[in-house]
Amino acid sequence: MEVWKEFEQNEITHSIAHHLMAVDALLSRHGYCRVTDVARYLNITKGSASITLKHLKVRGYIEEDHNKFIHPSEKGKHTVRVVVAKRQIIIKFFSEVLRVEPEQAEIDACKIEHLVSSRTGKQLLYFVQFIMSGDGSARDFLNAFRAYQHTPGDAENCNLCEDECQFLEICETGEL
Amino acid sequence: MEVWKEFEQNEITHSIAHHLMAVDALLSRHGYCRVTDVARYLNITKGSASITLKHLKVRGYIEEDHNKFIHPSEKGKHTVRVVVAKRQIIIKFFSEVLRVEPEQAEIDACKIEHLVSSRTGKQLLYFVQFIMSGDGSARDFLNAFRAYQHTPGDAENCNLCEDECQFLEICETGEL
DNA sequence: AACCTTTGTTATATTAGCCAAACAGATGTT
DNA sequence: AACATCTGTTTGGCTAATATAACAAAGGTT
Repeated sequence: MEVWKEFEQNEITHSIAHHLMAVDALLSRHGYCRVTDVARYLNITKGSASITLKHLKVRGYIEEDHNKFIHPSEKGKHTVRVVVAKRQIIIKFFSEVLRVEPEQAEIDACKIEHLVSSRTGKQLLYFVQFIMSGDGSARDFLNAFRAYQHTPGDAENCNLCEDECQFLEICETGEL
Repeated sequence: MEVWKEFEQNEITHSIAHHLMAVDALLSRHGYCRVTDVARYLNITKGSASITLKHLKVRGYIEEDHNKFIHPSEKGKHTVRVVVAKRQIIIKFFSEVLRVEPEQAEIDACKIEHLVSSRTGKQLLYFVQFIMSGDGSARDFLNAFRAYQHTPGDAENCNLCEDECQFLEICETGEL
Protein backbone atom coordinates (compact mmCIF):
# COMPACT_ATOMS: atom_id res chain seq x y z
CA MET A 1 0.00 0.00 0.00
CA GLU A 2 1.26 3.43 -0.90
CA VAL A 3 1.97 5.58 2.13
CA TRP A 4 -0.50 8.30 1.19
CA LYS A 5 -3.39 5.83 0.93
CA GLU A 6 -3.02 4.67 4.52
CA PHE A 7 -4.92 7.76 5.61
CA GLU A 8 -8.26 6.34 4.49
CA GLN A 9 -7.46 2.92 5.89
CA ASN A 10 -7.77 4.17 9.44
CA GLU A 11 -10.25 1.95 11.25
CA ILE A 12 -11.05 4.81 13.62
CA THR A 13 -12.21 7.91 11.79
CA HIS A 14 -12.44 11.33 13.38
CA SER A 15 -16.22 11.03 13.55
CA ILE A 16 -16.16 7.56 15.10
CA ALA A 17 -13.61 8.61 17.71
CA HIS A 18 -15.73 11.54 18.78
CA HIS A 19 -18.98 9.62 18.87
CA LEU A 20 -17.29 7.03 21.07
CA MET A 21 -15.76 9.64 23.34
CA ALA A 22 -19.15 11.34 23.60
CA VAL A 23 -20.75 8.10 24.80
CA ASP A 24 -17.97 7.71 27.33
CA ALA A 25 -18.21 11.32 28.54
CA LEU A 26 -22.00 11.17 28.87
CA LEU A 27 -21.84 7.94 30.84
CA SER A 28 -19.33 9.46 33.28
CA ARG A 29 -21.34 12.65 33.51
CA HIS A 30 -24.90 11.34 33.82
CA GLY A 31 -24.61 7.61 34.23
CA TYR A 32 -26.54 6.91 31.05
CA CYS A 33 -26.44 7.71 27.35
CA ARG A 34 -28.97 7.61 24.54
CA VAL A 35 -28.88 8.55 20.85
CA THR A 36 -30.36 11.99 21.54
CA ASP A 37 -27.81 12.68 24.27
CA VAL A 38 -24.96 12.01 21.85
CA ALA A 39 -26.60 14.21 19.21
CA ARG A 40 -26.96 17.07 21.66
CA TYR A 41 -23.47 16.59 23.03
CA LEU A 42 -21.92 16.70 19.56
CA ASN A 43 -24.39 19.26 18.26
CA ILE A 44 -25.49 17.16 15.32
CA THR A 45 -29.01 16.00 14.44
CA LYS A 46 -30.35 12.87 16.07
CA GLY A 47 -30.85 11.38 12.62
CA SER A 48 -27.12 11.64 11.98
CA ALA A 49 -26.28 10.32 15.43
CA SER A 50 -28.69 7.43 14.97
CA ILE A 51 -27.01 6.32 11.76
CA THR A 52 -23.43 6.72 12.96
CA LEU A 53 -24.17 4.93 16.23
CA LYS A 54 -25.75 2.08 14.26
CA HIS A 55 -22.42 1.69 12.46
CA LEU A 56 -20.60 1.71 15.79
CA LYS A 57 -22.95 -0.98 17.06
CA VAL A 58 -22.51 -3.14 13.96
CA ARG A 59 -18.74 -2.86 14.28
CA GLY A 60 -18.82 -3.83 17.93
CA TYR A 61 -17.78 -0.56 19.53
CA ILE A 62 -20.99 0.02 21.45
CA GLU A 63 -23.88 -2.03 22.80
CA GLU A 64 -27.51 -1.22 23.56
CA ASP A 65 -29.70 -2.45 26.39
CA HIS A 66 -33.43 -3.33 26.21
CA ASN A 67 -34.29 0.35 26.61
CA LYS A 68 -31.92 1.65 23.93
CA PHE A 69 -29.45 2.91 26.46
CA ILE A 70 -25.96 2.88 24.99
CA HIS A 71 -22.63 1.87 26.46
CA PRO A 72 -19.24 1.12 24.93
CA SER A 73 -18.19 -2.51 24.54
CA GLU A 74 -14.79 -3.66 25.83
CA LYS A 75 -13.40 -2.91 22.38
CA GLY A 76 -15.02 0.53 22.51
CA LYS A 77 -13.65 1.24 25.96
CA HIS A 78 -10.18 0.33 24.80
CA THR A 79 -10.49 2.62 21.80
CA VAL A 80 -11.59 5.51 23.98
CA ARG A 81 -8.68 4.97 26.37
CA VAL A 82 -6.17 4.91 23.55
CA VAL A 83 -7.53 8.00 21.79
CA VAL A 84 -7.80 9.97 25.02
CA ALA A 85 -4.26 9.00 25.98
CA LYS A 86 -2.89 10.16 22.63
CA ARG A 87 -4.83 13.41 22.81
CA GLN A 88 -3.51 14.22 26.30
CA ILE A 89 0.06 13.44 25.37
CA ILE A 90 -0.13 15.55 22.23
CA ILE A 91 -1.76 18.48 24.02
CA LYS A 92 0.89 18.34 26.72
CA PHE A 93 3.69 18.32 24.17
CA PHE A 94 2.28 21.10 22.01
CA SER A 95 1.25 23.39 24.84
CA GLU A 96 3.87 22.81 27.53
CA VAL A 97 6.94 21.86 25.54
CA LEU A 98 6.42 23.78 22.30
CA ARG A 99 4.44 26.50 24.12
CA VAL A 100 1.71 26.64 21.51
CA GLU A 101 -1.36 28.46 22.86
CA PRO A 102 -3.59 25.96 24.71
CA GLU A 103 -6.59 26.53 22.42
CA GLN A 104 -4.50 25.92 19.31
CA ALA A 105 -2.82 22.92 20.90
CA GLU A 106 -6.23 21.45 21.63
CA ILE A 107 -7.47 22.01 18.07
CA ASP A 108 -4.33 20.44 16.60
CA ALA A 109 -4.48 17.50 19.00
CA CYS A 110 -8.14 16.92 18.22
CA LYS A 111 -7.38 16.76 14.50
CA ILE A 112 -4.53 14.27 14.74
CA GLU A 113 -5.14 12.22 17.90
CA HIS A 114 -6.81 9.35 16.04
CA LEU A 115 -4.21 9.35 13.26
CA VAL A 116 -1.00 9.08 15.25
CA SER A 117 0.20 5.48 15.50
CA SER A 118 0.59 3.83 18.88
CA ARG A 119 4.29 3.47 18.19
CA THR A 120 4.71 7.20 17.78
CA GLY A 121 2.32 7.90 20.64
CA LYS A 122 4.38 5.74 22.94
CA GLN A 123 7.64 7.43 21.98
CA LEU A 124 6.05 10.83 22.45
CA LEU A 125 4.85 9.79 25.90
CA TYR A 126 8.37 8.74 26.90
CA PHE A 127 9.71 11.99 25.52
CA VAL A 128 7.23 14.20 27.34
CA GLN A 129 7.63 12.13 30.52
CA PHE A 130 11.36 12.63 30.46
CA ILE A 131 11.36 16.28 29.48
CA MET A 132 8.91 17.05 32.30
CA SER A 133 10.64 14.76 34.79
CA GLY A 134 12.73 17.43 36.45
CA ASP A 135 15.91 15.71 35.28
CA GLY A 136 18.76 18.23 35.24
CA SER A 137 19.65 17.88 31.59
CA ALA A 138 16.00 18.23 30.64
CA ARG A 139 15.70 21.41 32.70
CA ASP A 140 18.83 22.93 31.21
CA PHE A 141 17.72 22.01 27.74
CA LEU A 142 14.27 23.50 28.18
CA ASN A 143 15.73 26.72 29.53
CA ALA A 144 18.11 26.95 26.60
CA PHE A 145 15.26 26.27 24.20
CA ARG A 146 13.11 28.99 25.76
CA ALA A 147 15.96 31.44 25.18
CA TYR A 148 16.46 30.22 21.60
CA GLN A 149 12.76 30.62 20.87
CA HIS A 150 12.99 34.32 21.49
CA THR A 151 15.84 34.92 19.11
CA PRO A 152 14.74 34.96 15.51
CA GLY A 153 15.38 31.59 13.84
CA ASP A 154 18.50 31.27 11.76
CA ALA A 155 18.18 29.67 8.35
CA GLU A 156 21.90 29.06 8.05
CA ASN A 157 22.26 27.10 11.24
CA CYS A 158 19.38 24.75 10.73
CA ASN A 159 20.25 21.08 10.70
CA LEU A 160 16.98 20.10 9.11
CA CYS A 161 18.01 20.91 5.58
CA GLU A 162 21.47 20.30 4.16
CA ASP A 163 22.53 23.92 3.66
CA GLU A 164 20.12 26.62 4.58
CA CYS A 165 16.76 25.98 6.15
CA GLN A 166 14.11 26.11 3.46
CA PHE A 167 11.22 26.00 5.86
CA LEU A 168 11.89 28.82 8.25
CA GLU A 169 10.43 31.51 6.03
CA ILE A 170 7.50 29.33 4.99
CA CYS A 171 6.67 28.54 8.59
CA GLU A 172 6.77 32.19 9.53
CA THR A 173 4.50 33.42 6.76
CA GLY A 174 1.35 32.28 8.51
CA GLU A 175 -1.47 29.85 7.95
CA LEU A 176 -1.78 27.49 5.05
CA MET B 1 -17.28 26.34 16.37
CA GLU B 2 -16.78 23.30 18.56
CA VAL B 3 -13.21 22.09 18.56
CA TRP B 4 -14.06 18.65 17.20
CA LYS B 5 -15.82 20.09 14.16
CA GLU B 6 -12.75 21.98 12.97
CA PHE B 7 -11.45 18.76 11.48
CA GLU B 8 -13.85 18.92 8.54
CA GLN B 9 -13.33 22.63 8.11
CA ASN B 10 -9.81 22.10 6.82
CA GLU B 11 -9.51 23.84 3.49
CA ILE B 12 -6.79 21.41 2.47
CA THR B 13 -7.92 17.81 2.70
CA HIS B 14 -5.58 14.86 2.58
CA SER B 15 -6.62 14.11 -0.97
CA ILE B 16 -6.19 17.69 -2.16
CA ALA B 17 -2.76 17.96 -0.56
CA HIS B 18 -1.56 14.82 -2.32
CA HIS B 19 -3.01 15.74 -5.69
CA LEU B 20 -1.25 19.09 -5.45
CA MET B 21 2.03 17.53 -4.36
CA ALA B 22 1.74 15.05 -7.22
CA VAL B 23 1.43 17.90 -9.72
CA ASP B 24 4.45 19.55 -8.18
CA ALA B 25 6.51 16.34 -8.16
CA LEU B 26 5.64 15.51 -11.76
CA LEU B 27 6.53 18.99 -12.93
CA SER B 28 9.94 18.75 -11.24
CA ARG B 29 10.47 15.26 -12.56
CA HIS B 30 9.30 15.57 -16.16
CA GLY B 31 8.70 19.23 -16.76
CA TYR B 32 5.01 18.71 -17.48
CA CYS B 33 1.93 17.21 -15.91
CA ARG B 34 -1.43 16.02 -17.22
CA VAL B 35 -4.49 14.40 -15.61
CA THR B 36 -3.31 10.94 -16.57
CA ASP B 37 0.13 11.55 -15.08
CA VAL B 38 -1.40 12.46 -11.76
CA ALA B 39 -3.65 9.40 -11.88
CA ARG B 40 -0.71 7.12 -12.55
CA TYR B 41 1.45 8.82 -9.93
CA LEU B 42 -1.21 8.42 -7.24
CA ASN B 43 -2.38 5.07 -8.54
CA ILE B 44 -6.00 6.11 -8.92
CA THR B 45 -8.21 6.06 -12.01
CA LYS B 46 -8.03 8.97 -14.40
CA GLY B 47 -11.75 9.50 -13.85
CA SER B 48 -11.09 10.20 -10.17
CA ALA B 49 -8.10 12.38 -10.95
CA SER B 50 -10.09 14.30 -13.55
CA ILE B 51 -12.82 15.18 -11.05
CA THR B 52 -10.51 16.04 -8.15
CA LEU B 53 -8.29 18.19 -10.36
CA LYS B 54 -11.37 20.00 -11.63
CA HIS B 55 -12.10 20.94 -8.01
CA LEU B 56 -8.53 22.11 -7.56
CA LYS B 57 -8.86 24.24 -10.69
CA VAL B 58 -12.17 25.77 -9.57
CA ARG B 59 -10.67 26.61 -6.20
CA GLY B 60 -7.65 28.24 -7.76
CA TYR B 61 -4.93 25.80 -6.78
CA ILE B 62 -3.99 24.76 -10.30
CA GLU B 63 -4.20 26.15 -13.81
CA GLU B 64 -4.39 24.55 -17.24
CA ASP B 65 -2.83 25.65 -20.49
CA HIS B 66 -4.39 25.38 -23.97
CA ASN B 67 -3.23 21.77 -24.20
CA LYS B 68 -4.60 20.68 -20.82
CA PHE B 69 -1.18 20.70 -19.24
CA ILE B 70 -1.47 21.40 -15.55
CA HIS B 71 0.59 23.56 -13.22
CA PRO B 72 0.01 24.90 -9.73
CA SER B 73 -1.04 28.54 -9.34
CA GLU B 74 0.82 30.81 -6.92
CA LYS B 75 -1.67 29.78 -4.27
CA GLY B 76 -1.09 26.14 -5.13
CA LYS B 77 2.68 26.54 -4.99
CA HIS B 78 2.41 28.13 -1.59
CA THR B 79 0.22 25.29 -0.34
CA VAL B 80 2.70 22.70 -1.58
CA ARG B 81 5.61 24.49 0.10
CA VAL B 82 3.76 24.67 3.40
CA VAL B 83 2.61 21.05 3.38
CA VAL B 84 6.03 19.76 2.36
CA ALA B 85 7.69 21.84 5.06
CA LYS B 86 5.36 20.48 7.73
CA ARG B 87 5.89 16.93 6.54
CA GLN B 88 9.68 17.21 6.66
CA ILE B 89 9.67 18.77 10.09
CA ILE B 90 7.33 16.11 11.45
CA ILE B 91 9.31 13.26 9.90
CA LYS B 92 12.53 14.67 11.34
CA PHE B 93 11.02 14.97 14.79
CA PHE B 94 9.41 11.53 14.81
CA SER B 95 12.33 9.65 13.33
CA GLU B 96 15.40 11.47 14.64
CA VAL B 97 14.24 12.82 17.96
CA LEU B 98 11.66 10.23 19.03
CA ARG B 99 13.49 7.49 17.11
CA VAL B 100 10.34 6.07 15.57
CA GLU B 101 11.19 3.76 12.66
CA PRO B 102 11.51 5.85 9.47
CA GLU B 103 8.69 4.00 7.67
CA GLN B 104 6.30 4.56 10.55
CA ALA B 105 7.41 8.16 10.93
CA GLU B 106 6.64 8.74 7.27
CA ILE B 107 3.19 7.17 7.53
CA ASP B 108 2.33 9.22 10.59
CA ALA B 109 3.65 12.42 9.03
CA CYS B 110 1.68 11.77 5.86
CA LYS B 111 -1.52 11.40 7.85
CA ILE B 112 -1.16 14.58 9.88
CA GLU B 113 0.97 16.98 7.78
CA HIS B 114 -2.04 18.82 6.36
CA LEU B 115 -3.81 19.01 9.74
CA VAL B 116 -1.11 20.56 11.88
CA SER B 117 -1.53 24.32 12.18
CA SER B 118 1.20 26.64 10.99
CA ARG B 119 1.56 27.89 14.55
CA THR B 120 2.36 24.43 15.82
CA GLY B 121 4.46 23.66 12.76
CA LYS B 122 6.57 26.73 13.38
CA GLN B 123 7.14 25.87 17.03
CA LEU B 124 8.05 22.33 16.07
CA LEU B 125 10.55 23.65 13.54
CA TYR B 126 12.23 25.81 16.18
CA PHE B 127 12.27 22.87 18.54
CA VAL B 128 13.82 20.46 16.07
CA GLN B 129 16.25 23.14 14.87
CA PHE B 130 17.44 23.71 18.40
CA ILE B 131 17.55 20.08 19.47
CA MET B 132 19.63 19.23 16.39
CA SER B 133 21.77 22.34 16.61
CA GLY B 134 24.67 20.78 18.44
CA ASP B 135 24.06 23.04 21.42
CA GLY B 136 25.58 21.48 24.53
CA SER B 137 22.42 21.33 26.59
CA ALA B 138 20.58 19.77 23.67
CA ARG B 139 23.27 17.12 23.28
CA ASP B 140 23.25 16.27 26.97
CA PHE B 141 19.50 16.14 27.03
CA LEU B 142 19.28 13.87 24.01
CA ASN B 143 21.87 11.51 25.50
CA ALA B 144 19.97 11.38 28.77
CA PHE B 145 16.73 10.74 26.91
CA ARG B 146 18.30 7.90 24.92
CA ALA B 147 19.31 6.28 28.19
CA TYR B 148 15.84 6.85 29.69
CA GLN B 149 14.17 5.30 26.65
CA HIS B 150 15.86 2.00 27.36
CA THR B 151 14.72 1.76 30.95
CA PRO B 152 11.11 0.69 31.26
CA GLY B 153 8.81 3.70 31.78
CA ASP B 154 7.74 4.46 35.32
CA ALA B 155 4.09 5.21 35.92
CA GLU B 156 4.73 6.79 39.28
CA ASN B 157 7.23 9.35 38.09
CA CYS B 158 5.24 10.64 35.18
CA ASN B 159 4.44 14.32 35.28
CA LEU B 160 1.75 14.04 32.66
CA CYS B 161 -0.94 12.86 35.01
CA GLU B 162 -1.39 14.14 38.56
CA ASP B 163 -0.54 10.93 40.41
CA GLU B 164 0.34 7.88 38.40
CA CYS B 165 0.60 7.86 34.66
CA GLN B 166 -2.61 6.47 33.24
CA PHE B 167 -1.32 6.24 29.72
CA LEU B 168 1.85 4.24 30.02
CA GLU B 169 0.13 0.86 30.03
CA ILE B 170 -2.29 1.89 27.31
CA CYS B 171 0.56 3.09 25.11
CA GLU B 172 2.46 -0.11 25.60
CA THR B 173 -0.41 -2.44 24.74
CA GLY B 174 -0.07 -1.89 21.03
CA GLU B 175 -2.11 -0.54 18.18
CA LEU B 176 -5.51 1.01 18.46
C1' DA C 1 -58.92 9.77 27.19
C1' DA C 2 -56.92 13.34 24.58
C1' DC C 3 -52.96 15.94 23.86
C1' DC C 4 -48.17 17.31 23.75
C1' DT C 5 -43.38 16.26 23.95
C1' DT C 6 -39.60 13.40 23.56
C1' DT C 7 -37.26 9.66 21.40
C1' DG C 8 -35.51 7.08 17.78
C1' DT C 9 -35.80 5.61 12.86
C1' DT C 10 -36.23 6.31 8.11
C1' DA C 11 -36.22 8.73 3.63
C1' DT C 12 -34.04 11.98 0.82
C1' DA C 13 -30.22 15.10 -0.29
C1' DT C 14 -25.46 16.81 -0.28
C1' DT C 15 -20.36 16.69 -0.44
C1' DA C 16 -15.98 14.34 -0.85
C1' DG C 17 -13.47 10.47 -2.70
C1' DC C 18 -12.95 6.64 -4.76
C1' DC C 19 -14.20 2.79 -8.60
C1' DA C 20 -15.49 0.80 -13.27
C1' DA C 21 -16.95 1.46 -17.65
C1' DA C 22 -18.44 3.95 -21.56
C1' DC C 23 -17.52 7.59 -24.54
C1' DA C 24 -15.34 11.52 -27.35
C1' DG C 25 -11.53 13.55 -29.36
C1' DA C 26 -6.81 13.76 -30.79
C1' DT C 27 -2.72 11.51 -32.36
C1' DG C 28 -0.08 8.16 -34.63
C1' DT C 29 0.63 3.92 -37.54
C1' DT C 30 0.00 1.01 -41.14
C1' DA D 1 -8.31 6.00 -45.15
C1' DA D 2 -8.78 2.82 -41.53
C1' DC D 3 -7.36 1.27 -37.23
C1' DA D 4 -5.30 1.50 -32.79
C1' DT D 5 -3.97 3.99 -28.88
C1' DC D 6 -3.85 7.47 -25.69
C1' DT D 7 -6.19 11.29 -23.15
C1' DG D 8 -9.73 13.31 -20.70
C1' DT D 9 -14.67 13.55 -19.41
C1' DT D 10 -18.91 11.63 -18.07
C1' DT D 11 -22.09 8.32 -15.98
C1' DG D 12 -23.50 5.48 -12.44
C1' DG D 13 -22.30 3.10 -8.07
C1' DC D 14 -20.26 2.91 -3.47
C1' DT D 15 -19.08 4.59 1.46
C1' DA D 16 -18.78 8.00 5.10
C1' DA D 17 -20.70 11.74 7.27
C1' DT D 18 -23.50 15.22 7.58
C1' DA D 19 -28.48 17.79 7.03
C1' DT D 20 -33.90 18.13 6.82
C1' DA D 21 -38.00 16.44 7.36
C1' DA D 22 -41.51 13.04 8.12
C1' DC D 23 -43.04 9.57 11.07
C1' DA D 24 -44.05 6.01 14.80
C1' DA D 25 -43.89 4.88 19.44
C1' DA D 26 -43.54 5.84 24.16
C1' DG D 27 -44.13 8.96 28.06
C1' DG D 28 -46.10 12.55 30.72
C1' DT D 29 -49.85 16.12 31.62
C1' DT D 30 -54.14 17.84 32.02
